[in-house]
Amino acid sequence: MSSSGKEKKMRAKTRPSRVKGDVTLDIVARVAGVSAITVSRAINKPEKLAPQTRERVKQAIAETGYVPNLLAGGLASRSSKLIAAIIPSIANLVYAETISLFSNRFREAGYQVILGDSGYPEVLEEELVRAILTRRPDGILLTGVDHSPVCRNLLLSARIPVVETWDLTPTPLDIVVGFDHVRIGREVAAFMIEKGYRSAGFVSADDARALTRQRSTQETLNKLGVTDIVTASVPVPSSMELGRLGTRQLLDKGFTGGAIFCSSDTLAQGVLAELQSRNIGVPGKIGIIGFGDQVFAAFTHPPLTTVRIDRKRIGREAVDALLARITEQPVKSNIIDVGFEIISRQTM
Amino acid sequence: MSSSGKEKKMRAKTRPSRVKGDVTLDIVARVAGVSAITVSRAINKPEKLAPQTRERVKQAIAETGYVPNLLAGGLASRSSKLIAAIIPSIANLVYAETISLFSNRFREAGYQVILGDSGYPEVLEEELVRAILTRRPDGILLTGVDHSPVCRNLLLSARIPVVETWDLTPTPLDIVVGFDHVRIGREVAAFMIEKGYRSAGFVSADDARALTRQRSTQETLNKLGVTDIVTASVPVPSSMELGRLGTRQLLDKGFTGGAIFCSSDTLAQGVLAELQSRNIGVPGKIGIIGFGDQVFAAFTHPPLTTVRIDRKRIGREAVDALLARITEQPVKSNIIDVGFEIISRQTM
DNA sequence: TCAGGTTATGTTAGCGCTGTCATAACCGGT
DNA sequence: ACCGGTTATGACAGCGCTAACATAACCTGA
Repeated sequence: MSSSGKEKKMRAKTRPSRVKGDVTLDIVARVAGVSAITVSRAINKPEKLAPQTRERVKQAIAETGYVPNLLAGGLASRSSKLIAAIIPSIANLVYAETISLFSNRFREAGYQVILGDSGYPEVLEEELVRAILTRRPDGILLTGVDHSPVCRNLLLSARIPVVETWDLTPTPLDIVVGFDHVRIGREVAAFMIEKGYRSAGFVSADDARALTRQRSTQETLNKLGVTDIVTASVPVPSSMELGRLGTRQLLDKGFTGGAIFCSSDTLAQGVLAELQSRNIGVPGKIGIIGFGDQVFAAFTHPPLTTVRIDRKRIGREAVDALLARITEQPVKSNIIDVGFEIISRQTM
Repeated sequence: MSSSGKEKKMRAKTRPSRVKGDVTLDIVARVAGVSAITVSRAINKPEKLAPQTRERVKQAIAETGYVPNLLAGGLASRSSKLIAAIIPSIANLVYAETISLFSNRFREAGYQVILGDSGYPEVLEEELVRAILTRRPDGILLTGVDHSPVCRNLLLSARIPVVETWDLTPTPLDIVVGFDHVRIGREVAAFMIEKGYRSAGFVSADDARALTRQRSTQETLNKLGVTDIVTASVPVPSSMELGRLGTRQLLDKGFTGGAIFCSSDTLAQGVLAELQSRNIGVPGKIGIIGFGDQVFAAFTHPPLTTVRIDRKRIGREAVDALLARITEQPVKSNIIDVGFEIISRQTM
């Protein structure tokens, strides 16, 4: 069958709207000989159409090269199919891995992820959140649990599911998926002692969570009688360069031996390079433990001892939780601890 | 002439639409005692309002906690203020750096960037492009210059500015910002010779552009009389692990000395680690040259000789070109070669 | 004084979709 | 024949904005 009832009742008001050659639903509908809503259904709920109709519409879509307009669709349906993710920095692989999984999973579920790169200072976060809410995302992922009051408010009144990640809190905005930085500090301290170190150094990025770990390690160390501690603080974002710089600071401050806890594997890699360039063998007098267990950690020379975080799991759990909220299914728990694990390789 | 819409069926149906507590323009307008369009202007073209009115509206906005809806705004204005960027992988720092600058600049210009991570195979690119066009971006950045015909078509009929990056072509879809992989190959070959190497190895990721560089280096080397060449190919994404693996392949294939050209600095870092773990000094019998001059390249031990690409410039030029197109200003050139530079450090 | 400009603000009509009915066509079972 | 229940499709009224024009208020100079 071909175009049967063509022009039934075209509206007489031909407005000059076809300035842009954009193909719209109406055009596809006309080509397929159905109504606009039927085309809409062919795309969004194909199971509601008769197979025959569905086919006809699909063909019309292909023929016309129709690309749906989700601005319009989102406006009408009050669902943008957009998920926002706010991370401190795109240029930090640690987050990239989580986000990569996060995006892919959401893509499979029919959502797109829009990334916001907040830089580390929280001030920006607020601005970013505001800008992003403008797109009416169906859900949002945040990094960290510290947000300005204005930011919290913004998020709350947006009435969308929120996942906070990379940290834990008893009072999440909605859902939190992370791990316990204080506990990490304690276990790292114990690990250092266990490995026989009696003095310690820290090379930490100026980042709230890194500092929490450092403080906790330090306190535990103190409790265990280790007080010979030297610290170096470097700005974000972490890099090998800053790792080397931090090492020099440590050395300048009189650090001669002990365990160095770095707030990221990248920093640790820099520490390693700096020590090697000074012919200081690792491990030995100096041991290094990184943080993150990034992809390269097992392949440095020597392989890096570090704290493994299951970053993919963070991504996975965040997706699941968000999706559950969006579809109004119950979430098992709104506080998800993905834990951590000290991976003992050769630098400590 | 106007006021033709006579049949205003406006029946006294009080719209129960305020189900969602969303603040809209109208509400702000009412609070400020102005019309909706005035609020719109206060946000988008404040210079068109009397300072006094502007203030009043701003206050009403703050009072009500209004967050504009860009789905609606974009639909009405046919401008989403969205820019799409498609890169092979978020989890690859090489691209992240360009994108980071790209996003930040666009943010300053009032745009948001939506990232698409295509994975390397082109098939996905098409799907991704389609999905992204659905959001009606005002511009799009692509990585590479090879696109399927369908994809090209999609892009072309979207009638939006397109920048292709990381490569050069005489026939860009619209604008291209990149560098010449063939020329890099030639210069790297010359550099190897100049450094005294008479045999070569390649550790290359299975990526079109990397392979182009390798081929060009190889051909040039051949022309210059160097035929003792061994190659190792590794999958994407590059990692230290694959660098080590590639090195082992090279060694297994009988590579005993010469210059190794790696398709990325990350790979080079792996090569370095593998050689160090075998106590093979670098440079010396074996030299290494990487690609990219990533942040860590200057800080490995020993510092890595590599090919520097001005990634930030790619980002900058891409933004400028896109912005020029969007505002319908002339672009200086639609083919922008950002060049490259061999950075001689200590591994070759 | 007034035509003619220049702001500052408002009115109207959509942008391209989808939610929500309404309608139509068909299905048995009685 | 009737009924109620499905299933498939359509009509219509917005979603929350902004472009484009209309209007009002206020200049300016001859």
